[in-house]
Amino acid sequence: MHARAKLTAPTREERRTRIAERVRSHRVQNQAELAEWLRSEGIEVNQATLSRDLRDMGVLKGPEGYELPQAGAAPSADGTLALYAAVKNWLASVTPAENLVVVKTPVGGASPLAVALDSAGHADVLGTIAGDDTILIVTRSGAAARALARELAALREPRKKSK
Amino acid sequence: MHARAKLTAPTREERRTRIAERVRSHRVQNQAELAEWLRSEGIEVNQATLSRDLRDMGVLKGPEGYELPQAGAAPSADGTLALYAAVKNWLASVTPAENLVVVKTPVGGASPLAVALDSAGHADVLGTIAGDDTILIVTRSGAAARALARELAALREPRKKSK
DNA sequence: CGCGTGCGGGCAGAATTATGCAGCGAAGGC
DNA sequence: GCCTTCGCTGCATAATTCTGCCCGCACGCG
Repeated sequence: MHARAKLTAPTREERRTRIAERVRSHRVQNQAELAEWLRSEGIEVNQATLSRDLRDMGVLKGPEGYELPQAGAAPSADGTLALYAAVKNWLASVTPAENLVVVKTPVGGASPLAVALDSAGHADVLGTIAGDDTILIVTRSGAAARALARELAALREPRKKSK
Repeated sequence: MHARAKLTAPTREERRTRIAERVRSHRVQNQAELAEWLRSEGIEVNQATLSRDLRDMGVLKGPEGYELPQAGAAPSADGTLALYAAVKNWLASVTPAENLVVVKTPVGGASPLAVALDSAGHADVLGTIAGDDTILIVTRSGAAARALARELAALREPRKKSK
């Protein structure tokens, strides 16, 4: 839980965000095709990395090509891992307020973290809204908001837990 | 093209039905695994055939293994109600929370849907805030939020109850 | 009947995706 | 500071999936 980069050029989460956008709006048949597009966007990655990105993002592949998982359909599993990574990478502070949780991140980190937050499919998280450096998480109740805030803060703590 | 699919006896459709059942209830990681199970069920097929079956069935593959397609790839849109079209195209889920309604959409779908929601001029909708994949609709009351949520959900599924 | 057409499915090789391993740079501990 | 730990990514290669080609069966026709 140390590690992570700051802005080593195109960051991982940034890259994944791009991938998500691309997959959502275009028909992507394979990783080579995706790699080619990313390259034209100034992001160079090899197929191995894409394979890992796609797996971590929980992206599905069907006859039509890649497909993003239904928002709110496929909970946890790998989404949890992605969230863990995103929290470590971007979370600056987290504060509960009524049934909301205000999360601060470095500028530019809000979107990627929000995506991970959504992917995690946490039951108490009804939805998120990301700005440039702030995320507003809407939960079912004030109690849920406080619990989630503690949870996220804990996730950032260096503590080896089996997973 | 006259001869229509005959029935090569106890196969194809039945095999595919079995495959669907298996995929729905078990975690199937690859085709070899599926072939092995089918064999134990008395159905012998090679991997190539499974590849074709899965493709034709529209089965998706993700980090968790194979997955049946969600019954809901509404293609159409219609020119009458912009909101109806927007909902069909972008709405992923909708949940009321206090006097708010949290609407989830695929990444990038929030804005267009929010615009449609505003245009609809619903009396209970005080305003909307759209992020990348979430819209926060503010309503006058919790009751109004719940009613709106039901309304939107219904709009998405006029009458379908599949899977 | 013998022939042409179409579908399903096997085989083997091509194409695509997944993964073990190693190197690099960053963050902490001392 | 110097060393250790840890995450991220490329490379090479294994694993998995897709496809072209071909055969065999059933059917409808001449």
